[in-house]
Amino acid sequence: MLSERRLEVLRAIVQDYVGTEEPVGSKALTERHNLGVSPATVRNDMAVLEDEGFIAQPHTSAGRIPTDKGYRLFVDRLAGVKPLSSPERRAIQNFLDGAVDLDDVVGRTVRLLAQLTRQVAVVQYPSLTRSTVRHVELLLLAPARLMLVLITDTGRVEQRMIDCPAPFGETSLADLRARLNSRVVGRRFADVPQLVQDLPESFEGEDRGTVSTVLSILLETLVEETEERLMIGGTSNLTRFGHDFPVMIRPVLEALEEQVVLLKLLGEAKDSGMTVRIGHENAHEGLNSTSVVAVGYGSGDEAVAKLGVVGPTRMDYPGTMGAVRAVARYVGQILAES
Amino acid sequence: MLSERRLEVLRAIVQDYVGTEEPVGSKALTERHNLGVSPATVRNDMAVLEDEGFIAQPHTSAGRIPTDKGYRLFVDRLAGVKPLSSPERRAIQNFLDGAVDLDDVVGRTVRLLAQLTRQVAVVQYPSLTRSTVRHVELLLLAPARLMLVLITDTGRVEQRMIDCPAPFGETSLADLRARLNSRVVGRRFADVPQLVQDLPESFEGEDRGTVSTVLSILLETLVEETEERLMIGGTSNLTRFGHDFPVMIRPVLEALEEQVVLLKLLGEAKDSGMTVRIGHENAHEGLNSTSVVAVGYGSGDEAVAKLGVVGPTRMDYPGTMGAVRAVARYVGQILAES
DNA sequence: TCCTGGCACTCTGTGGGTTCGAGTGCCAGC
DNA sequence: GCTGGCACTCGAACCCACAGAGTGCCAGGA
Repeated sequence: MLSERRLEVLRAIVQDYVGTEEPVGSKALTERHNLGVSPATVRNDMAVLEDEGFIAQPHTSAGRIPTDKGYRLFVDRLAGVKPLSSPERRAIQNFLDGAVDLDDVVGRTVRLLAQLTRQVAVVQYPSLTRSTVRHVELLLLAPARLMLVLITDTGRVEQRMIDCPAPFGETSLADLRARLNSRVVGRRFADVPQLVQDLPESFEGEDRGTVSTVLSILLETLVEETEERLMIGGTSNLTRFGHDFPVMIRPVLEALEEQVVLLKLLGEAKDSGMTVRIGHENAHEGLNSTSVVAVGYGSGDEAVAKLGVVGPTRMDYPGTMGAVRAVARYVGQILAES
Repeated sequence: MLSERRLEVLRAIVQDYVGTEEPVGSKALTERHNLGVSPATVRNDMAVLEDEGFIAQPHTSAGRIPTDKGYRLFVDRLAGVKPLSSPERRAIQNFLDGAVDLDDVVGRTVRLLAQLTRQVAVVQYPSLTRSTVRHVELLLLAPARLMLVLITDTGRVEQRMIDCPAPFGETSLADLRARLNSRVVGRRFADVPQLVQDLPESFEGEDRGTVSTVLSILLETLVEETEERLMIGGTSNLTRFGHDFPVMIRPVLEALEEQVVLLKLLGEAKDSGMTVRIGHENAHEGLNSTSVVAVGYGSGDEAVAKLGVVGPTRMDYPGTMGAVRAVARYVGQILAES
């Protein structure tokens, strides 16, 4: 077990290293933090912390830097979540309030988060399957060509083209539209499949095939992984990565471009509460020197999607966590209002 | 006027520099290209080219590199557009054909273009004002709350929330929806304002105010600059920028994050034909060491939007132009089909 | 048992000096 | 107008010495 003071030393190391980006030595530590002990004592503590794997030396006779394990301990036991100042809160609210539609909300959120944390921001669109149906629209574009439009309570809109096996009349269409909506409006998208299962049966002849086609397309859009969308921003903050950033930045940019990787990344985050993944805790190799701070957000209690930031493991965790949590909260509010 | 051989020397310099990323000297030039003259002669030609401002020396006693003016000449007079190989063409088509909706088309296009050119790709969504109306939908979400959904012939869908001044009945709504659609479907969005101008007059009492509100929101969504959307990708290709890339990359990333900057960038491109802006020809300072290759695309003859790539001035212009043109052509086809 | 001051040691980063080589400009000759 | 030759320039690479920061360890003291 680590003594209280050793934890204090670790905290000091993390704080200094995050601030200066340079390995921190025993002397500098005692000067900047009043630990009440001499550099020699701190050196001994550091030796122990290094043995335990919380800190490391880039090379002999250099200062120490925290390891992933050290940051882990810092986040779990030493750091709180730093709440935002009230001007910051007001700024967030004002900025988000100006959004005209969901794309705008997500876009503004990304920019906001990137700016607040000075890191790369990732915001997932509200998941379809976790939202409820506000409306399903069907439009006849040509005799055998339909457009399906899904609208969720969070303002998300998805559309799909449908080629029908046979021409479909305006009356049948109105009929289908009405039945479909009466069954699903206000229900959760996740429940839609079973709610519409038997719909084709109530149609006659060729129409039945068309209805089946429509429903199968509808169900396709709800398939996990396909239905997820996200937006990222603030990639220029990667240039703040550090001195050795040319090496680091490429794999990170590459990872960020792969929607799949990002979705998995956010998917690994807990549904409720904040998730912090540090360095090698991230499965993706390119992100081994980054940390991910993610949290779910939603209009109600339940999370409809996640958002977060990606930055160097050497980041200001309390501040980042504070910003992420605050933004998630406000986005939730905005969604609830719309 | 520059002699034929001097142009040939310039072409050789551009080609070699693009390939090697290193200043090219007179000896290396004569070795790799059979110009039929000695290094000394080439040196004289180079001196002339330098006097004219087409090439420059990073420092005395180094090789030459092309200036922006040199690239300009190269693009205008020395380089053709390199057509893609037919396997490449087939790959493009296959890849784009799999798209399920417009977002998907744009997303795939960005990825494709980034991959083909190994540069940053920028694709604008089809402009609303240059598209025609496929359908306008109005949904009653609450007694005094509407959702407006616009659908274009290119598959773009925009939605807006509308808070009505007074409750609006389902019958009035159906009426408005029908009248609105009968007037605008099949017409160009740009013409919509005058087509709906007098609509409020045909409604009575409180409904008239609501209809006005709806129309004003509708017109708002058509305002230039607001209605433009775009997607970018391939930013990790920036890491291929060169040795001094840490300095170059930040302003570029920053510029790429500003939608406004990008829209202006694409806006400056000619509507038809390919536009190449080299280095300082770009108004935005951060892009002074990049070139932009852009072209309009559309389902018919007319461009509904633009797409292009951003890369170092030292890029393979013929290849890039070939890829950009080919992709634009295929995207146009895809849009025409949908 | 734990802390402290002292000391020898080990690295890295930096600055100066040298060399090497690619590349140039210029000139005389063909 | 082209060419070979020649002197010159300047950056990159290398080496080396040195200062400085930091460490580990030890013996002495609370």
